[in-house]
Amino acid sequence: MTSSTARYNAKVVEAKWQAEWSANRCFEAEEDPKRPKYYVLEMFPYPSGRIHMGHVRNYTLGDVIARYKRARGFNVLHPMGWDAFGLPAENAARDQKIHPAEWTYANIANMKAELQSMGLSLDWSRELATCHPGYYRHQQKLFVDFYKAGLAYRKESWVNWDPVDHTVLANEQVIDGRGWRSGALVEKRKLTQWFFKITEFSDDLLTALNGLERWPDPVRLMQRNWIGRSEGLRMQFDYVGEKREPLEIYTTRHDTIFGASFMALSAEHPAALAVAENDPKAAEFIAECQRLGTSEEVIEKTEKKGYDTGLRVKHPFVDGVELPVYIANFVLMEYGTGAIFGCPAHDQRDLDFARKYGLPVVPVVCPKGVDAATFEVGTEAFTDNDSGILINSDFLGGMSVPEAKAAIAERMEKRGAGERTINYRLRDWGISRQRYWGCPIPMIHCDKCGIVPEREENLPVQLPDDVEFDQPGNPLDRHPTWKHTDCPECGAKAVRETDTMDTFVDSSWYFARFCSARDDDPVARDAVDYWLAVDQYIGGVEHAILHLLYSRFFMRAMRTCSFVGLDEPFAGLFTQGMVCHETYRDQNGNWLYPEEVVQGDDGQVRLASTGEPATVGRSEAMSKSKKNVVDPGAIIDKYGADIARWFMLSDSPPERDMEWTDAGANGAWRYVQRIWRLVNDHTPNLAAAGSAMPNALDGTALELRRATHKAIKGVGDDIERFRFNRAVARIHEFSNVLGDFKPRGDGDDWALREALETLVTLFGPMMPHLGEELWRVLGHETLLVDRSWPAADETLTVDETVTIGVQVSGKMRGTIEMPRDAEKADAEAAALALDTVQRAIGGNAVRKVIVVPNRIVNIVV
RNA sequence: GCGGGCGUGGCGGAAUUGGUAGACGCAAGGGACUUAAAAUCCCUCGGGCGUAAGCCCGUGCCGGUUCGAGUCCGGCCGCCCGCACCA
Repeated sequence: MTSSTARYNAKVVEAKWQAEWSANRCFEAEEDPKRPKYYVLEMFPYPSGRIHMGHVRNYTLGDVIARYKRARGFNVLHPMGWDAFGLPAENAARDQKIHPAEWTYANIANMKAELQSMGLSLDWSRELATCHPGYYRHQQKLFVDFYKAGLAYRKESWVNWDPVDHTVLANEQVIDGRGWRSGALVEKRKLTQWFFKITEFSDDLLTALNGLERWPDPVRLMQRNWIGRSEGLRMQFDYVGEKREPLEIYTTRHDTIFGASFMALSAEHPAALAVAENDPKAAEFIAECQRLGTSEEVIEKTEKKGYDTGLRVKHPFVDGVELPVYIANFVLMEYGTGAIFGCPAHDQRDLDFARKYGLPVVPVVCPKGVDAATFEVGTEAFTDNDSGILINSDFLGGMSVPEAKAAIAERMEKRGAGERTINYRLRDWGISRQRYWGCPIPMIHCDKCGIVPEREENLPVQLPDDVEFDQPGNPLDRHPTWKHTDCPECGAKAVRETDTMDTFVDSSWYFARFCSARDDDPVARDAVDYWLAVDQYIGGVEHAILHLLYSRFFMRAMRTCSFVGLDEPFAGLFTQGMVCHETYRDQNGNWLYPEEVVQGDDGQVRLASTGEPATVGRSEAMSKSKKNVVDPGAIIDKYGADIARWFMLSDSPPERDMEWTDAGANGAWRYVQRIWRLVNDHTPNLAAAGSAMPNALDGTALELRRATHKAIKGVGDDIERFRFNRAVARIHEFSNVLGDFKPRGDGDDWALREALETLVTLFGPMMPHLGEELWRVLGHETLLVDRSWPAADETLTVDETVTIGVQVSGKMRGTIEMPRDAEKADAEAAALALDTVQRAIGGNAVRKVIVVPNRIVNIVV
């Protein structure tokens, strides 16, 4: 096909349609109870300054869904905002002497322009930034209400202290013993902190996961493990000869009580601290334990160590047996009661410990099929509690593990010295941060009244503008006047809380704020009732636990305080893969940017500047440190947004990591030009728009219509199932058919118009600018975004003839063409008539013939 | 250590969920057009044998179920991710 049509100019065309959509307010959503709603949300970005390819992928995926659902007749809400509080702004303030707000808002302006150049169908009228008083004011109101409802509280606790960032970190923010942002080794400190009572909902957060059917299973599993429910027993042990409160432990293996040979206390356990008061050696051991880090390497290498306190407790079921009480470095204060009983034969840690200190190792559960009389535990504990029979255990003898657990629990409960307990790994969410650039916690410390919430009419408690960042620590605390105020209760001089909230708080309810982004209350009830839950949430797996769990907690807390009427914020969740790129290094091992290298004809990669050879490394997630980043702005500038979007959707399934390549982007560009020529070249052959379908199309027209309607069905199904790469492939196939199409017979012009309009509509959600432009080329005055998704004619999506594979004894020997749903006997006869089949049978007797209609014929000899 | 996922051409990946393995794209090679290049168009493209028709092999490895296995089951190997002294 030759063409005189000028090349498609993405730059001019894209700006034009973006302006058009904006002028027509195409994407501004309004509640309309008469229409079904669809809330599409991508995780909002941190305004770092520039968008990266991960954003492009994220927002492209969301935009395809939003535009598709819109075409399907849904009232779509698709908003965007900024997760705008956080440490980088303070670092910038310190390094560049610029106020965090100024830095943040400049970044927002820049990134907004970049996002707008992508042609996303976003409702910008609902834009919000979490650092704006108009947002955090409402967050403070939520905090006060949570406080009044008992869901926010203050307590002294051991915290993870980041010595570089000078702030407290939640457990979730400590990765391998290091701060998630600074990477510094985390220390333990005791501080008074604000907490959200997420454990109030432990059980509900766990069980409700079962109802989240449109969440990926791995994410649900991660949350399940994070919440970490276990069923066990709290048991009390009486001390020997001491007038102390009994020692309470938590265990899930009470069936092994007859194998107990010691007790172990956490170094932070009150009983351990009590011993240390009169025992310098104990105090020294405790201090040693607290110096220990919590990183993986440390835990791995650290020997199980203990200190014998000299205390003894009585075995609850064996008179005269006394168990030594140790302080041990492997017992956690935060889990259970901070004390355990050790059964070395059936717990690896206990076994290591017992071997070190020469404590008895008595097996009490015998594996099935092993002789109980000779069963011994060597260096490996027997921990399988599904199989196994109790031995050496008095009244438990011969029981299974569950039976033994029940028996022990019953006796301990009857005695009043035990209680069946459900325990969770999940701990309350510590939200205090000693930072400036965060939402101030709206509480006031009064000498007379204690801790008092700021009055609602005084909200927001606004951040002061005049702050310095030249020394570590919290600028709010150092500020000369800010924290001094009057007590809302008694009016006396009082002091503000100077901690600000963890930025995860900001992102735990923004999706609700979007429903009524300009309302005077945190949320307008009718708006959230209409729009929530988010129908489709899209973002990276890195938020699989924290952000999503906190948001789920927030919905429950907001429900408790009557802000919303539902528990689960996100009905559907999709976690996308990362965008990767090859990595390059020079001969000294320094990372190189992609644009610093060139590939020669010999395949060798060299430095563009000096010609010095470079090495190509594996494809990895784009990161500044490895310099394998490609700037979306440059791509959009060179090729246009549609090409970036199209390539993002092609080839790789969205949940998997994808590799960005120049060749791939080029391929997308060529495809866009091809479509452009295709539509322009065919346009003169079209029937007039709006003309009625001629009767009884056949021949080439019918074939084209079949391709058209198969494409409609296939692409729609694929988009619904998030199989965008498959949808792209189908559009390619369809446009290949159109490229080969030569109008000849009656009605071809009509079928061609249908096909071209369909093509444009199908890729419209993916390449919206090209779509609008070609829609205009096809003679329409309307906007493509206002066009409904076409309906597939089911009678055209199935072929009249099918190609059926023919096997002889399971080996492919040929194919036959048959009418759809042909009789089995006909298919069998046609199969047997094939030369290749006869040769393969080779005179052997046919034992049976399996015919699966429209699929396969298998002749078994 | 515990939990989860993945393994298909040179590459990204398809495969109607047990029924013609390799759709679609990228890369590569050959050809046409051109003074030339770009662009475009046509052809080839899992491996082996064969002039050919065709035959054999092939979805990480070994085994099993089945008329039939990339898909299901068992056991290995390799890579990736999450959690981690949780009693």
